[in-house]
Amino acid sequence: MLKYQQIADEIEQYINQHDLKQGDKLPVLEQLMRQYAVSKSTITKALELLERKGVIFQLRGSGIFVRRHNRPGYMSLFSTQGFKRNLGDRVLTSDVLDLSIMKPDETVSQNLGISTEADVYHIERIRYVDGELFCVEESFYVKEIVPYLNREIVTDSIFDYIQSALGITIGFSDMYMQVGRLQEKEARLLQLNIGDPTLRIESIFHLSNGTPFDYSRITYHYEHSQFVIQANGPYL
Amino acid sequence: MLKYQQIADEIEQYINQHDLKQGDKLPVLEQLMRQYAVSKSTITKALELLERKGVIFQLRGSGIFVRRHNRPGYMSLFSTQGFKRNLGDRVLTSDVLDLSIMKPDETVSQNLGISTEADVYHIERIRYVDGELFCVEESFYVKEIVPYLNREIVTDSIFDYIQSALGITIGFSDMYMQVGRLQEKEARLLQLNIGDPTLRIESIFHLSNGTPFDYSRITYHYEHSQFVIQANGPYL
DNA sequence: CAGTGGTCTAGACCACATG
DNA sequence: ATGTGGTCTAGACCACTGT
Repeated sequence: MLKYQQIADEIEQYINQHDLKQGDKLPVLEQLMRQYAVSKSTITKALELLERKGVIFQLRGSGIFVRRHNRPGYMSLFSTQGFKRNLGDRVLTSDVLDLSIMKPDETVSQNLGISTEADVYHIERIRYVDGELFCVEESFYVKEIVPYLNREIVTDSIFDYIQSALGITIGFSDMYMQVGRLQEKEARLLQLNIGDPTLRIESIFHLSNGTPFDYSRITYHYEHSQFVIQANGPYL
Repeated sequence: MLKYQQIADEIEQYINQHDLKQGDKLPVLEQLMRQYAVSKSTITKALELLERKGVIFQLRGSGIFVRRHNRPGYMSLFSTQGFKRNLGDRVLTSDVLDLSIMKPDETVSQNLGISTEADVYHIERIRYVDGELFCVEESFYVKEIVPYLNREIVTDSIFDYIQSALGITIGFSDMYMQVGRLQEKEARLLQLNIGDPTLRIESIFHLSNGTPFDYSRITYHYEHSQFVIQANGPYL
């Protein structure tokens, strides 16, 4: 485990355990350096992670402070998007509707950057948060990269599996978001009505070397999906 | 101007000017160090910015590569959210419906962390992208922090004004997002029908010292609003 | 002006990807 | 095995906040 990650985790844990509030002051840099017996840059790097994650903010000339938004019930947009962070104490479960191998259509092959002759896994799931209908997801995995999947894996976390079992490292993703109306099939699965509003997110996930390996479309239940995004500074 | 920002900007410019594609390789670290005559960490910091911004990705043992998503017409979610980045070549304009000073109601005072007796500016705008109806925005600014606004400022960019004229530095924001149906007033302003789907985002903007100064609610025209979010690694 | 975080350097060593 | 990015250090100096 990297030092700066370790330290970041410990500081975050400390904040949670002591239930610190927005604006509470953390020890100054120099003390953190002594406390963890590392150099300044290592602490800086750890704090930078926490800053990106929305856990703290730093103010030059003043100190390091806790940042915490105050709306329970809002999930981080990214927590349900592969890169699972804190879904907190909420439980994510799935019903698998389909798991099969197929040839991709034009759209899918283009998004994955593969030929329409290559094999892909097709997965369709309904997902629940704390037992509540949350979204339907249709996803396509490049079989050459993810050679094997079964119902058990797919019911659980696919990403956990391909990272731990296959040793694949996920790099980054592009997410495309838009609002629209439910189609017949989606409405049925989400137990809503045709034409009801919905949020749709298409995502393309890439390996750390830039190769796309997963294209997925998520349709959210508009009553049970609200998200928080914590943004930073002008440059993001 | 900070060295690493300068370098980041130049590299980004280079990528755009040469119209590099996803996967194109950039010079290796050592060459960049020589080219810009700075230390390794400075280059690293510059590249880190670009990585966060979704412009490049780095692969240890291999190189630095261009990252570029391939869907024109999708705006970065953050470009319309105060922290303006590249709205690209698209033009953002506004009609001001209201600009007044008032006392905040319970919700607003709570989100801004002020008393219901404190003054706030109330602003209501319709916003257009390339002349197309984009969203309606209602926002509240703490008058003690932003003591003066006029119609001209508000028609243009409020954030530009308070940063350059008032010397205020903006720190971070919490955005709360959900999907719903249009109410009567929103529908009229967006020239849509009551009950049509919409994306709503509430944002709380904080100064760099953590004080909230702006609470705003945006209601998007669902047909003209589609966003891209470029996410990074497991820790984000 | 004292205290605090931010930038930048030079260099040692490590971990990974690729041929 | 080689080349490449990533981690970490120790230290100088800078820039901002708040008293």
